[in-house]
Amino acid sequence: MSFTVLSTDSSSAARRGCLVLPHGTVETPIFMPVGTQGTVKTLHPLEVEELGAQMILGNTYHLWLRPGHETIRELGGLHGFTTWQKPMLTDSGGFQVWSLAKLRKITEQGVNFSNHLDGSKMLLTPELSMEIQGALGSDIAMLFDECPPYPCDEAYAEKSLALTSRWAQRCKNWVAENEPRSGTGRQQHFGIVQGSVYADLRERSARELVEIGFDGYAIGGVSVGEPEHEMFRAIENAVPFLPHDKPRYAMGLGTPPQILEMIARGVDMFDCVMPTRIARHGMAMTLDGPINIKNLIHAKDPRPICESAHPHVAGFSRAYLRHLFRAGEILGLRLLSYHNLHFYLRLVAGAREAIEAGTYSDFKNSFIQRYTRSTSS
RNA sequence: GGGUAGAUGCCCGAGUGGCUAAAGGGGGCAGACUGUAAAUCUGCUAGCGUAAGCUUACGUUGGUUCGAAUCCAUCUCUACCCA
Repeated sequence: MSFTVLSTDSSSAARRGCLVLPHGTVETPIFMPVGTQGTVKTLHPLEVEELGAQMILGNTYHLWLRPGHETIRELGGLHGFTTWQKPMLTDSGGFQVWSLAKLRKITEQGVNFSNHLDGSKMLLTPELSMEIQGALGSDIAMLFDECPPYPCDEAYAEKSLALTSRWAQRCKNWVAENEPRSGTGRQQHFGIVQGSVYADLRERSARELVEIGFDGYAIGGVSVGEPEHEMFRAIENAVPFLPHDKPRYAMGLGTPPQILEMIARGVDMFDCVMPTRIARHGMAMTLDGPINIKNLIHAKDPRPICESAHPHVAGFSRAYLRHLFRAGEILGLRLLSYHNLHFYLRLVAGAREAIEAGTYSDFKNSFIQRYTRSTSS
């Protein structure tokens, strides 16, 4: 049993756990920075580690197209290739089926893509996704799913869910035959619950995946443009049907308050491009909510970005950070990426401590109250 | 002294009789971003007004015309060339 629930919160479904993986043990709840192309954009792997990241993501679709999974396999897998030595999770490419929708066609066999780099036609199947992820050697490989769009009618959601379940079984079969490794250990595999906004479909999807049996379960089909209350409902509709002793992963989420809300609903794992993407666009997270560092009001502001900023960033004034962005200097992108990841990772570390201390609800409520009250000035 | 080219909104620059408050950049001011086709994308950027609209605007002054950034004359300035 690689996942252990260490303690649970008395006033919510939040839980504190640890997950043993081939490249190390991670503490949950966990936030995983996204490194789609084998890099957390702008940051050195040692910086990502220094920030306290325990596990990062890579992406099957992108790495398959470039540089190619065989190349990465020859160069020591994703760990050897990138030098990141802690656990790594790879997404299956299922999400790209959704986000590159104009370029693809879904069939029972898999997904026909016209890839976004040179337009050439490619076929990604459940088996191929597993094979690629096996070559990448990630600690956790996600099953190849179909992520339906939002909105999505019930008939389509049902059809899509059924396809995802059939694909899940094919992934499972491939894994049983090929026994992919991560480093010296066994690669883990997580199923992905779909079902859009329909409670009965979420339940069915969860039950079908649990029936097949995986190392952990993700909730997908969220963060695809649905309103926030639908996102929470999707989580609430799936969690009760997932095993207590397996990790639960909400894919692609979320804002800081959303993450705390989902921890309270029993989710253990998160990933989101938000901290790094918006950082490159000039947004910085603060305890009083996000601020746009490019805005005029920071032009002469001598204060640090946030009172909780990492020492490597806290020495810079808001005025200087604004200057870096206006001047198009790379350091600005780096500093805010560093800062926002620090903010997220500290937030989730704080959640872990609060769960252990039995004060999670207070922790969550006071954070959210301040964060959403107003924009820092 | 003579000749040629030119002067457009914060900047660069297109426009050469009505569809022009004036293309396109840049700059500026905001907004968006949730399993990353994203150092990206969107909006606004003469003044007044919620708006219809009104008022100023394409170097100066005057003219032609129903109508001028666009045509004519004048002057001013700039660049280059010839003495």
